[in-house]
Amino acid sequence: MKHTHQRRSDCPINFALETFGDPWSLLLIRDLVYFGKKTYGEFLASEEGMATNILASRLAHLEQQGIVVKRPCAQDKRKEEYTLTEKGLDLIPVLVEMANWSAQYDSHTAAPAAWITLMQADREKMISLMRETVQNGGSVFVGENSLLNRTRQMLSVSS
Amino acid sequence: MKHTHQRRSDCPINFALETFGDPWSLLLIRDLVYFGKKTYGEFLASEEGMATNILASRLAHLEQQGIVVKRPCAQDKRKEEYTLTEKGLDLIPVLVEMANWSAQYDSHTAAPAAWITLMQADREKMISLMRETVQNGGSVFVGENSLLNRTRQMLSVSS
DNA sequence: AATATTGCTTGCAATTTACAAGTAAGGCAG
DNA sequence: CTGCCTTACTTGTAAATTGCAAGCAATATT
Repeated sequence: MKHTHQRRSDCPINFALETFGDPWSLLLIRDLVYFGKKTYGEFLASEEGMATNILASRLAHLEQQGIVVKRPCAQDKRKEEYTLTEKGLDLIPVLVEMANWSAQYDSHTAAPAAWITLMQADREKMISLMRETVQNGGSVFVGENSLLNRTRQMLSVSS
Repeated sequence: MKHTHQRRSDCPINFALETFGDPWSLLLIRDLVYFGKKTYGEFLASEEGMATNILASRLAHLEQQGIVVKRPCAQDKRKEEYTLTEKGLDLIPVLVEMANWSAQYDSHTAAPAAWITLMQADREKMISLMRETVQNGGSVFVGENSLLNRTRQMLSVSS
């Protein structure tokens, strides 16, 4: 954990890559946004199976960059809860564009068709709903009050 | 150059990361879009200074993924020209969101203020202009007919 | 009081990267 | 047409990073 590594350039693309551009960080942010994961153990259990030491170093890096904050969990003091800061929430549009691209080009994509439809219908609206949802402790796909469930209801009510 | 590497998951974020999520690929796409670079030597000369063997392996990977195509240069047959496919051009929105985020959070960002202003004014319009420009062999920042120059003219004429 | 869970750290082998030095094919100047 | 330069790579090797397995301290559970 040293990283006395001078930045390669001041290019904004390079800045983004140096901040969250390793092969794992965005998966953690995905877990936070789409799946409502918050603890070390939950991240570790993701289907991509990242190694525990890598997970620890990435979480530390993201925390140091001000993208996530770590807080001891109130209910169970063994646990730490990680949540996105404003700076982290502002990465949602990046995730969304990557997901859009993959949904278009990966024939085996796991992105739910209903969700893709919603995103195509009103990108701006959905991004602000995503942000609001995650900020309030919810997630896009997981849980009773997931954004996907709530927007599905909105659609069926309004139709 | 083996890569008999099974994919980690069908998650669209993971698909994107496995396709262009290494620390260098997006810098090459940036070079193609913003700086109009097309040859091996031009990529190699980028200020981030990537190693020649890494450059070769990334270009091969991007070509294999159908994001760039390689063609012998007509004027000088020693040269190869790399250009973006449709699939590659569709990554422009990803670049744009990353650049927006960095412009907001990196106090030393090299992103031109005029460009940031244009992007904030009309994201959709600018993305389609970027795409069109690159498809016609131009670039966003470099050259007489760079998109930045042309849009500046549009602004000054219309004001 | 004993056992399980949680969030890590440590050690080491395997992979990947960075740096330096080639090499082959196409231009180009005399 | 001959020697030299440029261009796009490849190859070898040392250094850094990653992946895997095991261990550990603090809290929770029984």
